[in-house]
Amino acid sequence: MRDPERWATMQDVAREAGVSTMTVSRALTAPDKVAAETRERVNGAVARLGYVPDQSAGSLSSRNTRLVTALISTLGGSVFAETAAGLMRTLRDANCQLLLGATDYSQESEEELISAALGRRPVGVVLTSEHHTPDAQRKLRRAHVPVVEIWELPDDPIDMAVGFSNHAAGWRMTQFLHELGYRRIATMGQRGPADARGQRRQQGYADAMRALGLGAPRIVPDDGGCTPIEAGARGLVALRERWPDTDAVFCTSDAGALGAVSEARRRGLATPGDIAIAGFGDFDYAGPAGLDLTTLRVPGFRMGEEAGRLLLARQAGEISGPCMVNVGFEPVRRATA
Amino acid sequence: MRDPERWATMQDVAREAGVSTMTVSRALTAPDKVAAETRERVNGAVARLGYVPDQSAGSLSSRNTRLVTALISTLGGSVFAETAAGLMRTLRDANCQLLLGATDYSQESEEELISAALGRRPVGVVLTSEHHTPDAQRKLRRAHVPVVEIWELPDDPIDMAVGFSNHAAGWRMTQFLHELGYRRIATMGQRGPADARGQRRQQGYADAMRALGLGAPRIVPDDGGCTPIEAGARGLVALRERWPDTDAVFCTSDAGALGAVSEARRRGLATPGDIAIAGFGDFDYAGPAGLDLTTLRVPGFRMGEEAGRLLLARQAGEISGPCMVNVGFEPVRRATA
DNA sequence: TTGAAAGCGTTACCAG
DNA sequence: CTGGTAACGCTTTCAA
Repeated sequence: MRDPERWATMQDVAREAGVSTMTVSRALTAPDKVAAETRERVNGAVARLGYVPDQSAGSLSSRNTRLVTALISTLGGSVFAETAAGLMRTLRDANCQLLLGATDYSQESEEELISAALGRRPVGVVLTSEHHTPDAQRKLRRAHVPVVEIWELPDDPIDMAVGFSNHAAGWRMTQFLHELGYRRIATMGQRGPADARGQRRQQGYADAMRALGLGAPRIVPDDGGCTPIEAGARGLVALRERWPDTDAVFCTSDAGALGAVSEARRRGLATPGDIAIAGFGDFDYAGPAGLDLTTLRVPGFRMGEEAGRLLLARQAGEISGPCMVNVGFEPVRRATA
Repeated sequence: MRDPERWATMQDVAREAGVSTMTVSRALTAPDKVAAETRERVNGAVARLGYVPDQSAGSLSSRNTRLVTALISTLGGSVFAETAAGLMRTLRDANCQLLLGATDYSQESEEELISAALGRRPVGVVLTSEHHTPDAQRKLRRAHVPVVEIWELPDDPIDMAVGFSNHAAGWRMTQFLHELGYRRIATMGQRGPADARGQRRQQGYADAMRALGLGAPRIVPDDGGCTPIEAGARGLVALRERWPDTDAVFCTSDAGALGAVSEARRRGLATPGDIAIAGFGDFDYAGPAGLDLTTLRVPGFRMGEEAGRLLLARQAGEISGPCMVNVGFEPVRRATA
């Protein structure tokens, strides 16, 4: 009898089943390449010993880790939760596991995490941040690891991408509000490193305003240094002071819209009526049973699924060149605009 | 020159630096055990070759994977996002990485994921679900892997636990509402597998009602089959029909409270006034700039940090026996009650 | 302070 | 269908 503190090895199973380790290995990874009777013996031994194959050894030998790394900015704010869930879904079906890291919007953190991640020799890397240090890019390219950037379609992608155009999204929402009859439209939302994409959406807004002949863009400045929800609440106040006649505001995130809607209520303003409010993302709390927020829906779960699919396809050699998937977006009209 | 498609190995670095692999290994993991000049040569070679040590090989040899597995029910609903963030924080400082798996509230899934996880020989496992199949428990115990269960203090923990008493939480909120002057208090929230802990909070509520002499508990039944937010919205309607004189309701999650508050607004009910609403969790949208929800705050981030700390401490041999950490909770009075 | 040899537990490859 | 042998890339252990 072996030391029960130690894990059973394939060697142990082989002995117990009276076969070689190769037969055990095959019985587990390619059962049909083994005689039925042998397979049974092996399975019995596996069960009796509580054997669980060591993936470190397997990976080392087969050069396949079945590991995917996802580096996200933050898990908070509901933004990437869906995406991570979609990714896990796809990976699980392929017997892969997910290594997760949070960069907290810091490029330095990202670079460190990338190094750490590459040490695991992952099958692929999923990146949500959009700006990477030159070193980070070099490391990734040098590693010849499939990379998928998500939540944006970069001009100069590292490898593959699954997302949508944030500029087009801002444009679309502005157009949508215009179609609903609003004319004095403003925008607000967090800026800075925490939401460079929000800025791109605001740029889309600004360009749409000009294209639609709606006058100068009304971009509420962001004080910074607070949560997106607070930014939304304060933004509404600032907006009413600066451009009191505004009839609709596009918040670059649902979190910001939540802050704005809440602040409007506190001030007794009707939404719409006194001011219409639209968000971005269609996070769970934005639904009809909750905030009932007019917003631009983005398929978070699908982006995760799709990113996983691309990674696996590339590993299987089914994709070779660069590859971009545009998942689009869709305005959803609800009660606030 | 080597095939540039292949990763540089420690062997390559050793050759390049004119030393043995052992010296490279030491230069990287224990720099002070190597002469300064040698170290420089090694670092130079590492940089030139873009060498990244292979952790599969390292783990296999050193029997330390620096991997921690967390199995959560779902990433959605903001519930575990903070906890996962806290866990990552602690692990990162210890040079560990996080493997994440979602069980989707299925015990079978959990069992599969546990097996998959054990194959990586993680340093520890963090579990958020509270019920495990007997097989799952057996596997974990047999693996002699440190386990931390979080978000509850189980009667019969597998190993360690970091959490709070959900029963006490329900009791506390009921008492808190009583202190605020409410007398006809009800509760509502999702039930079933998706929130067995919510049921425990409701039990705490019911026991507190009796203890405080507030009459029979008013537990709004849950239709099931919908999101927690919808459940909250529908629950409010059901509540007003069944017990119209109710003056306060304790929702077993902030998501439910969001649905209830939203539904109340739609119906023109004042909160409080017509009905006070309290939630549970203090998720981001519950803050003063957002819903401004009266709720019971639970330290999600800290639970993650603490769980990581326990795992690392046990691995370092600093903890031996069972170990429970009660992180408590705290009522937060805001605008809705 | 450095190095040689012997694994760690698995799978690839080739024979039988 | 089964088995032997040689890696995989690193760290442990022991000597020098």
